[in-house]
Amino acid sequence: MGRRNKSKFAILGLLSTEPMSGYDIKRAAEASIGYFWQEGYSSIYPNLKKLLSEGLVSNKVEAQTPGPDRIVYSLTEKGWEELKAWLMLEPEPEPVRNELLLKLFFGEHLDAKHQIRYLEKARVANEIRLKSLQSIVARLKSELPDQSGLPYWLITLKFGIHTRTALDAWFEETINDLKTVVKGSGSKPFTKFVLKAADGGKNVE
Amino acid sequence: MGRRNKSKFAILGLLSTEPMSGYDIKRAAEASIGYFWQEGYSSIYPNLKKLLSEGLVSNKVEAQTPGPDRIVYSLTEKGWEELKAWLMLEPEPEPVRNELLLKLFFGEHLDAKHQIRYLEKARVANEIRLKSLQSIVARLKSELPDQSGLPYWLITLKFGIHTRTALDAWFEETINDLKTVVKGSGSKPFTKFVLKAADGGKNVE
DNA sequence: CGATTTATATATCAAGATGATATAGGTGGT
DNA sequence: ACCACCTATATCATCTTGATATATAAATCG
Repeated sequence: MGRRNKSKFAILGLLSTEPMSGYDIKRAAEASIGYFWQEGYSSIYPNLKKLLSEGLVSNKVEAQTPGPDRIVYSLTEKGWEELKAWLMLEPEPEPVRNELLLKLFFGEHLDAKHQIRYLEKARVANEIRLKSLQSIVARLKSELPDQSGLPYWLITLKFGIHTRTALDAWFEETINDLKTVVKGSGSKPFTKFVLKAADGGKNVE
Repeated sequence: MGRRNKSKFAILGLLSTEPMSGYDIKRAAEASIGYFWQEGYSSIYPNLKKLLSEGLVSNKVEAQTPGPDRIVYSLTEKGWEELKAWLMLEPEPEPVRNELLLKLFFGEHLDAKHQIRYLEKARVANEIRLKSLQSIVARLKSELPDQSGLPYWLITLKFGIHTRTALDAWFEETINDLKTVVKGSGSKPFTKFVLKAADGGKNVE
């Protein structure tokens, strides 16, 4: 089997804040959980139908005076139960894939110019995100000081601020390192080194 | 279309270090790039066949005196070119999905006991990884000081050390926060707040 | 006023990624 | 003989996702 459908619960979670259409869900996801969770239309619309058939959401068509019809979904009682039950399940660590690191790992076959360009571009994107997170924290605290969800929103925002600040330091350090790389003459692969390590090839989880 | 096949290049990269079987590739991936890139058998074996049909790798069967036959794959000249061409393509930012953060974001519907348990478990795993990275750095520097790949291996290891150190601070801060959460009385959703922001709903980046 | 662009809104597809599972030979212990 | 474990290859069903299609209506522009 594949893995369990987590998009389903992200959508349930977003609908728990207020009734929304698929289009709304996409925009709300980008604006709220977008820093650590992405959902596209291709997962939202099929999942809304699935959730409907499972009785976890209900829908009704809203005709708009300006613009096309909207199909607005709301959590049912059963949907709330499902959401709360999911919250009580131990979260699994998500697999990470970082193409930048993969390219740097095989960096002996790529010139420093390319490497530094990749890093500088990623660094700028990281700084923009970091500033955005910081400004959202400031605005939340001043504009929505008394909302029951605030402590939890701040926790996830701080996660981004902590890790992205550390990332920025790594970018600076790494760019400097790459400007003065002196290559060794050996050609032993890293893989063999680690596999033959003291733990007998087994790595710590 | 889906996205371009990146497993293919991870496998090419690993094979560039030395000829390996599918089983070797899995173990080598875990031991070397496993901290930022995962490959399972379900992607390795089909991709090896694909790479073979594309002429990017060659293979030969090795009978083992103890144990079953091995199919050992090597990079061809064409495979080397493909790998180097890929290294020169700008890496795309990978989408991040963090189930722990998703559950904390909707944390007002979950008791603090569960939340703290999740965080403490994740923190322990993070600390183990961090220590493992630090010891690998130390061992690499002392045991393989003159390898041409060393600067690049260290770069990726330092990435993990930087971000996981920051993560550890966030865990401590967050666990302390959750022990003294005072919930507000309001119930405005975060989503609406951000969507109505000055940038008109568009987020940076 | 007609043309193009932009925003709203729903939907589907092909390709890629992945946890689970199947199969099988060999080794070592009890 | 049986069980547990390691090596080794392979496939499936499900989930995930970038790209694309379709349609309405508002906004921009020459």
